[in-house]
Amino acid sequence: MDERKKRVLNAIIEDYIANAEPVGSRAVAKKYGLGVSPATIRNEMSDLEEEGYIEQPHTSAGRVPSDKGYRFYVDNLMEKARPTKEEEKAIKDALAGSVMEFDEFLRGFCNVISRLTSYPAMIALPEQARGKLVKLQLVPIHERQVLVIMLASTGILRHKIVDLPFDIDEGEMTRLEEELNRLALGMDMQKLSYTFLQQQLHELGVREKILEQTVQLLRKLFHPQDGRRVVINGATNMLAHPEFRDIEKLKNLFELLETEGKVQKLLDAGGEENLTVAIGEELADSQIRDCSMVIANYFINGQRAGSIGVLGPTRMSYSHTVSLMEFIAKELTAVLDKNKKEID
Amino acid sequence: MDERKKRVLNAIIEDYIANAEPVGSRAVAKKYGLGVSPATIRNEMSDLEEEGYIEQPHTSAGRVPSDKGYRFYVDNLMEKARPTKEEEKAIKDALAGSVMEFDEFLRGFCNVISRLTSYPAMIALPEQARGKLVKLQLVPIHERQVLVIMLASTGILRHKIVDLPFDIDEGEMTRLEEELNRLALGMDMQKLSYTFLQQQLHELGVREKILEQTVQLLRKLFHPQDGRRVVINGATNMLAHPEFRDIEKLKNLFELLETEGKVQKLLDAGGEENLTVAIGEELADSQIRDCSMVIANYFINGQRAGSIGVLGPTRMSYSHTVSLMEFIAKELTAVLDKNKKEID
DNA sequence: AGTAGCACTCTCTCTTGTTGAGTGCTAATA
DNA sequence: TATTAGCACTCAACAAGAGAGAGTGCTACT
Repeated sequence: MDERKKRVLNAIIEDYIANAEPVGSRAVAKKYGLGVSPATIRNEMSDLEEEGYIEQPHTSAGRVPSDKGYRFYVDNLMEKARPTKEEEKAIKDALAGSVMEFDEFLRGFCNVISRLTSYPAMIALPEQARGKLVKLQLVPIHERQVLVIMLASTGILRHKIVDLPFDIDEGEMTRLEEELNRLALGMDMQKLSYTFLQQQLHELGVREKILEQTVQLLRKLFHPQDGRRVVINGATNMLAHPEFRDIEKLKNLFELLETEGKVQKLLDAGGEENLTVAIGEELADSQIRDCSMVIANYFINGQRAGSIGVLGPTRMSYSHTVSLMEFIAKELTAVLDKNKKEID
Repeated sequence: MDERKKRVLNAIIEDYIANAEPVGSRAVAKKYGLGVSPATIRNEMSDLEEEGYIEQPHTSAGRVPSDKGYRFYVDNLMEKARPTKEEEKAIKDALAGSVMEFDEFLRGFCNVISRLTSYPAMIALPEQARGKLVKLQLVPIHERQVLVIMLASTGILRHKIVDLPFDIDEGEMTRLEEELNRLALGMDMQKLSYTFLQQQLHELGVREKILEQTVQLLRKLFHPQDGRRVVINGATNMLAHPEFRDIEKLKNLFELLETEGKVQKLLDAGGEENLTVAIGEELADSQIRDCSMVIANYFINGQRAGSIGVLGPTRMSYSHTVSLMEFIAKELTAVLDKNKKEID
């Protein structure tokens, strides 16, 4: 694509992002000093339309970028901005507190992201704990209930109340705790599966009763998480955009955001990349139309732990959002690393 | 108000609740077999309007209930329904699991309520823990961090990570735990304030260093909760109602629902009553128009612990909602009591 | 007191006309 | 050959006007 055509496409997209209205040849020629007349622009636009980068809502309207157009813009035209000092400060402040109670922390962080981007933000929590097990403690709560606390070398704390299928007294509980610690301390959290530990216990030939009890406890503990694995914030932001004047569209969108599985799927589109932009049709869900997402992964121990995404209209401010999200994911990853070093 | 007038008012309100359209004299006469002609109904309606129970959007439209009309309906006309077997089952099922991790539990429960009522549901979490302290345990996490776990006689578990302003070794931690337990075990959770405990510590003349440390820990522990004190679910339900076709109204509503303090205030309107209906103007917030709330309190130890509310258009289905909410609050209170007895 | 009849009011919908933004094409120009 | 000016054409958006229909209030009758 020749230089001038690129500039025309760029002008159309940026104008449309700013004003949400079809862009005419006149406006492009006037506002984006290309030094040529509207007629010339019209010819370029005609070509661009033929190639599928822009579309015409109806004959006598201006042009609107297509998904393909946005894709080209994001890949080739968009200038990467940097977050402002204020934005950087807001992000760093949000990360300054304790991130030990990770899920709880991310819930608040999600809010910060949605405010900064002014789009709905969503975070997929890590599927599994990362790092090595540093501490495992059992706190008896009640006859058949025990609070299991696990601290990982990442500095992230997990706890869960486990209903025991057997009575246990304090002495036995201590034994159980010792046994578990001997077994699992220092182990990679991701390998701490039920089946693995069960096998280990057998090999170690632990005393019969404790063995049985431990196995039962572990079975409960590593049962797939029931809690919400994704947090969302700021859906209201979507109301500000004219493309969501339509209640039906809005309803689709909000219903999607309330369906955990679908949000999870959207975020999964981020793959293993640091940062991904999914535009329109590229989104995993056809329930929402005219939307795009910017998805960034965050890492623990160099491994992808979860992802952060913001959803906007396809007409979203890619440049601003991408720069923010890059920074956010980078900072979050950095904080998690720092946390880890402190624990080690 | 004479019998027939009541029946007319009742007919208007129920029809309007069902169809969201102004109700004419003809419709009332036809559908709600009063045995009189539309002309007679018109006279009654004219009176009702004069007395402020109904309004006319414009001259040639039917009538619409006013806030005063709804109020009269809720207080005098509405037939109290009973939840269906299915509804009761759904509620009981939702309450069957563990309610130990109370905040987490309520988050899920809120979802159930919004689904059953098909209105947005909100729950105010207890401001303070209730009942007596049954167990207090300190789990060292990291040099200067400790996980404080408190189990109340209500069966509700609270935990918090506290950043200590001093280093502490394992031995000291155990001492601190013992000291705290000696002091606070069996105490009323509500009296466990920082200042109270500080005083007690002085009187007991606890060893100097432990005293200081304990006080510092307590100060952190009883610092006003920072977490979210209210959970909301099902805002999307509001999109189904024609009164929220208007985006501006919707925006107001959603912004309100995202502002924790305002939601808290709305729920506070429940006072000490078991169940309250707040209609239109009676709501604590003028940001939302044409809305009503049904608010029920739930109790621990016979004391109001928190409240559950659902928000709907003033045109909401009061009868259904009230019966559901009564049942929900009753069942929740019952479960909390049962929980408590098990612990005692 | 209740009812039938009727004129009146007002929204809603459909139609029509007008405006203006924007296009595509053609012919002139650099 | 690339660019531009000019012009006819298209189409959405808006406004004004005409019915239609629902519903009322009033009056006179039962």
